[in-house]
This record gives sequence, C-alpha cells and structure tokens, in this order.
Amino acid sequence: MADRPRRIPEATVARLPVYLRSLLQLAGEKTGTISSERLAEMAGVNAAKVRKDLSYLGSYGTRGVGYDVEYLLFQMSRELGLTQDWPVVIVGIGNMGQALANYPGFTSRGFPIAALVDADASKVGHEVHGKRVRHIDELPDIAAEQHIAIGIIATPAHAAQDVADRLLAAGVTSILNFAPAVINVPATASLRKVDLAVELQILSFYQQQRDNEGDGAAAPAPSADAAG
Amino acid sequence: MADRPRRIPEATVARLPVYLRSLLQLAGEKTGTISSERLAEMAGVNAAKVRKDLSYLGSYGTRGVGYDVEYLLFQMSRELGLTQDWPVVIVGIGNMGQALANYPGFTSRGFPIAALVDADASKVGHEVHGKRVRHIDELPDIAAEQHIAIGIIATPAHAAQDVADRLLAAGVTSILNFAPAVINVPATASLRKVDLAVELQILSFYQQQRDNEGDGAAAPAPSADAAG
DNA sequence: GTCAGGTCGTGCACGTGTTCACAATCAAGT
DNA sequence: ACTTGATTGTGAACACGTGCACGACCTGAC
Ligand SMILES: NC(=O)c1ccc[n+]([C@@H]2O[C@H](COP(=O)([O-])OP(=O)(O)OC[C@H]3O[C@@H](n4cnc5c(N)ncnc54)[C@H](O)[C@@H]3O)[C@@H](O)[C@H]2O)c1
Ligand SMILES: NC(=O)c1ccc[n+]([C@@H]2O[C@H](COP(=O)([O-])OP(=O)(O)OC[C@H]3O[C@@H](n4cnc5c(N)ncnc54)[C@H](O)[C@@H]3O)[C@@H](O)[C@H]2O)c1
Repeated sequence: MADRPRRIPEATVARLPVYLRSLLQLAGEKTGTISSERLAEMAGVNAAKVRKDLSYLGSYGTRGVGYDVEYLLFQMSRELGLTQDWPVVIVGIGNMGQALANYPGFTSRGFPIAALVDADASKVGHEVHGKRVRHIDELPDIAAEQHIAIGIIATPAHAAQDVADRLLAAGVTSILNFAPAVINVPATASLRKVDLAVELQILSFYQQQRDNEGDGAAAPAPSADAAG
Repeated sequence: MADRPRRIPEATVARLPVYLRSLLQLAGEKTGTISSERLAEMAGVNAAKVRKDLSYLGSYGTRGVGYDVEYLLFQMSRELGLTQDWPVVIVGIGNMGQALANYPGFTSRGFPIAALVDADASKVGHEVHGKRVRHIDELPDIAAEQHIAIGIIATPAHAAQDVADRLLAAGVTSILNFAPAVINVPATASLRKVDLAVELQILSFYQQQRDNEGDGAAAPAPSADAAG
C-alpha cells in the first residue's frame, strides 16, 4: 500500500524469475520459511545479493528467521505481473515456432499460447498443438481480440524487423526475438533476444582460452549470467 | 604476433558475435571498410562501445578511414575460436532437442551437430536429421571419438544437473543449458543458459509497468541486452 | 528479563561497464 | 607541403552492479 521509493534495477529484475522458480519448488515441498543463504544456493547466486534484490520488493523478511515462502511468492508474483495471464502470439511457425507452440511450460507459467501466425500460405490453416495457424495479416485483429501484449518472433532473420514492426503496429509492445538479427523498437516497447549461435560463439571463445592454457595466466570462468 | 596485454571483458566477449554477424553481412555485400559508427548502428550499440570493444582485439582500424571488413572479420573469428569447427552434442532429443538438431544454422556457423543422445530407450536408435540417437551411457566414448567440447542440455529440468555432470565427466567443458534449472559446474568449465520462461517473465514485469503508467514516473525501457 | 544464536537490511567500498570528449592519425585535394 | 575532413584509440568521469561487514531485530531458552 505505502509507496516505497522503488525502482528495481534491471539486473535484479532478471534474477527475480530465478528466485521465483526456487520459491515454487519450496512451496511444493511445504517449506514454511527460507533463509537468504539457502535461497541463494538454490538460485546459484550469493546471499547478500539475494537480500538486496528482495529488499527492492519491500521488507518482507524477518530477522533471525528468514522469509515466509508463501508470502514472498505472492509479493514476487505480483511484482513480476504474474497475477494475470499474458497471452502470447508466436510469429513464424517453422521448426522452432512449432517446438515452442508444443511446449506446455509456457501456458502453465501464465503465458498461454493464444495465437500462431505465419506468412506462408501453405502453413496457414494447419493445426499445431490444437491451434490453427493464421495469416500474419490478421495480426491486428488477433492481437486486439485476444488482448495479446507479448509476441515471439521465430521467423528467418531477414523478416524479423518487419515482423517486429507489424507486432508493434498491432499493439504488441513486448517482444522476444529468436531470429539472429538486431531489431529496433521504440523506447515504449520491450525487446529481449535469444540468439543460440551467439551463445555457442561465446562458449567457443572461453573454450579456446582453456585449450590454449599455459600460454600465460589462467583464463577466467564466464559462469552463466548474461544468458538468463 | 606481438602479445598485447589483453584480457577481454566478459561484456565485450558477448558482443563480439554480434559484430561478427554484421561483418559477415558486409563482406557479402562486398563492403571494403566500415566505420565504428555504421557498425554500431548495425549491431544496435553505441559507436564508442564498438571502438573500445574492437580495441581489445588490437589496433586494427585506420583513423580517418575505418576498419577493413575482411581483416577485422579474420581477426575476430580467430579471437572467438571460429577458425576451427566445434562439434556439439545435444542431450535430450524431445521437442526442443529435435528442433535444434534440425537447425542448419549451427553447422553453417562452425558448430556441427556431431551427436544426439537421450536416456529414453524408445528414442535411442531413431534417426533425427539423418543422425541416429544414441544412449547417454555412451557419452564418454562419443565425446572422445568426435572430440566434442560443447554440449547442449535439452532435457527436463530435474535431469539437468545429472546430465551436466555426465557431460563434464565425458570431458565436455562448455555447456549450454535450455532446461529451467540452476546447475553447477566447476570453475574450469563454462556454462551459459537460455531460459525462455525467465525471458517472458522479465517482459511481463516491464509490460505491467507500462500498463500501470501514470502512477508516477515513466517506466524505463529494458532494451535487449542481457538476453544475448 | 536477559542472553545467545540466527538472519535480515543496508551503508560502503570496490570492481565492472558505459559514455564522453579529444588528441592522434590518416587520406585526399590543392 | 599544407590544409581539411574524417575517424580511430583511449583517458577520464560517470553509472551501475557486487559483496562485505555489521548494526538491527527476532525467537527461544532459561
Ligand atoms: N530451429 C532452431 O533450432 C533454431 C535455432 C537457433 C535459431 N533459430 C532461429 O529461429 C528462427 C526460426 O527458425 P526455424 O528453424 O523455425 O526456421 P523455419 O524456416 O523452419 O521457419 C520459419 C518460419 O517463418 C515463416 N516466415 C517467414 N517469413 C515470415 C514473415 N515475414 N512473417 C511471418 N512468418 C514468416 C516461414 O513461413 C516459416 O514457417 C530463425 O531466425 C532461426 O535462425 C532457430
Ligand atoms: N520445447 C520448448 O519449446 C521449450 C521451451 C522452453 C524450455 N524448454 C525446456 O527445454 C527442455 C526440453 O524441452 P522439451 O520440450 O524438448 O522436452 P521433452 O520432454 O519433449 O524432451 C525431453 C527429452 O529428454 C530426454 N531425457 C529425460 N531425462 C534424460 C536424461 N537423464 N538424460 C538424457 N535424456 C533425458 C527425454 O527422453 C526426452 O526425449 C525442458 O527442460 C524444457 O523445460 C523447452
């Protein structure tokens, strides 16, 4: 109720979902309270960071005891906007788009796959995971009818910017891009990307460093962070 | 030849593949030289950052002119370890694992899919994209024979840590994890993760902030960075 | 009521990453 | 040779993120 002066750092926002996953697991195990130390271990970060991150949500812990799992779960869900469902549209129903459409994990976490669209006439009309593929030209209607705010781009790279523009024009202001292409969106929209080739290249960089060890100092470990 | 005192920052390493992709495009367009300004635009970053990032590779630019595309391409490929192929093993040939196995983009970028393994006896023996699925118990032999240094985990979350341990035991020291689970690896290995549910939750956080605009100050834009 | 043990919340110092600004340098034209 | 215009490479300031250390506070035992 009382408005604290909160502006959650981006790095913290990126970690909240990881804490959330840990908390869901704890809730399933009927754990009542959890210490920052143990939560840190589950999330793969350090305890001070957990406490600082959680402090941005509010003072929900109890000194000497820890955090109430259920209560923290509720507050975190609320903060992340997970008290409501966020219908998602997948654009580009090829190899990757179909795999995503078939994945039940999105729906179960509050991101139901509301629509599938493609530009290829031979794909339109087909059913994938019980959903009919519709033409991308129908995007404005689909987005409006189903209140879609999030779009996933799974088209070839050369189509990605055009698809992004169409999504934005249809009122979709959160975009997750799978295509290996840089796309531009206005500051009023959010964009995140998943580029597997980039990930592999980062791995190969450090792998090569390790292979060439002995040339001088030891190579540092990258230890997954950026890739969340 | 001359060894400069280089230790490339992690943030820079994560951007090099993006520059590389831009350079490949330019090379295809027969562009001779490129300025940091234009490369920055293509990569979606700021020009000063491009220059600083490239300076870690060496002084490969020419003042008043820019960077020679071919030469920079070569130097960057060498730095990222892309002058050789890096055979990859995919563990968990389900929905996602099959989509990855069918993707030609990995092989074309120097990451040939060398092996597919699964624990499910009913999947072993089947062919996916012309490759026979083998049992995960064979990992040590497979990794050694095919000189595999990179593994992709596409199993359910509960199996991820065990699979990671098996990969490490088989000598695979670079891991890309798709499963929504925190896994631990020794400092002598590299780990990167791709967690789509986390990405969607980050998007929903900022989406909610925008939806609730007017409660106070305007929400900041996340602008894809962490997710690369 | 007091003490002991435990854990949170956070100030502070440190390290990393980003951006600005500008001298250094190059090519080309005259 | 000199000037002009362009662009790099980098020092320095700044912003952001991390981790330590410790006071504040809670619970339970006696
Ligand atoms: N499949 C993978 O494992 C994988 C891995 C890494 C990256 N990617 C990337 O993900 C994207 C999709 O990969 P894929 O394997 O599914 O490709 P795909 O070729 O199998 O599917 C692409 C789909 O996009 C559709 N499409 C093309 N242009 C379109 C447009 N303008 N509007 C709407 N739809 C359009 C096509 O009809 C097709 O159905 C690609 O950019 C690829 O590089 C895929
Ligand atoms: N499919 C998607 O679009 C998607 C999206 C986001 C995240 N993910 C994640 O990626 C992972 C794979 O997803 P999926 O849809 O392919 O799941 P899936 O159930 O279709 O496939 C999992 C495969 O892993 C195999 N497996 C199970 N335990 C194993 C073990 N110990 N060793 C080797 N193989 C084992 C199974 O036999 C199965 O073939 C999951 O963790 C999932 O949460 C998938």
